[in-house]
Amino acid sequence: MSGAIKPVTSFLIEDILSSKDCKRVDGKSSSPWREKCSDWREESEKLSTHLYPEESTFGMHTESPDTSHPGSSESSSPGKRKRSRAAFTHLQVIELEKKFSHQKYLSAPERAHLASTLRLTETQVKIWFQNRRYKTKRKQQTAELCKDAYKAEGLGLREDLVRASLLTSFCKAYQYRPYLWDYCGAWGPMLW
DNA sequence: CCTGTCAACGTGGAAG
DNA sequence: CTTCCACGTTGACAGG
Repeated sequence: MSGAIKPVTSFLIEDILSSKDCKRVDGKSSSPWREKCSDWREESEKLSTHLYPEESTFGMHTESPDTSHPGSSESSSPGKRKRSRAAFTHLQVIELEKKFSHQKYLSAPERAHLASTLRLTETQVKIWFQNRRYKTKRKQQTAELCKDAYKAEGLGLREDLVRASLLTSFCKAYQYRPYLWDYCGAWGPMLW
């Protein structure tokens, strides 16, 4: 990635804490969850000095242009809250990738351990692995399709027909196009 | 603006 | 019932 990766910020936790329906990822409200939120906020702040002393922005509200996050003005739009998206630090991503490279699935204890060493929540680790698996799968599928395209070309099939059928496949497989360009090579510009 | 990326979220199904 | 998963979508954000 080209942009500077910003760390997970505590406003995220604040956001959850202040949310009226403090929900878990699986949709259930619970007070233990709320308690955990406080723990995570504390941990985030500890981590800021522990792991990333050079990143003075950690745990601060620098990232969000959303000036209406909790603390500043709760009242602005009671119905819809802005969703905040954490950006994991370079180090966190590296460690997650490292783990993923030799383990696609984590057991609960493993997840808990990884989460605590990276100072992330277990949910964040879980979601990261889910997303990562899905991303890998999509990449593979795209790669397959592109391979087929080259094969078809090698067989002397009419280029426009191949392109048309490929386009249909792509459109079926993806409603949007991330990761496509990585693997389409010369076909990319032709297809799109 | 537009587009790509990605964490977070929603849904539905399987397993225990 | 709970937890986890795959899959698809949403929304914040950054860069062109």
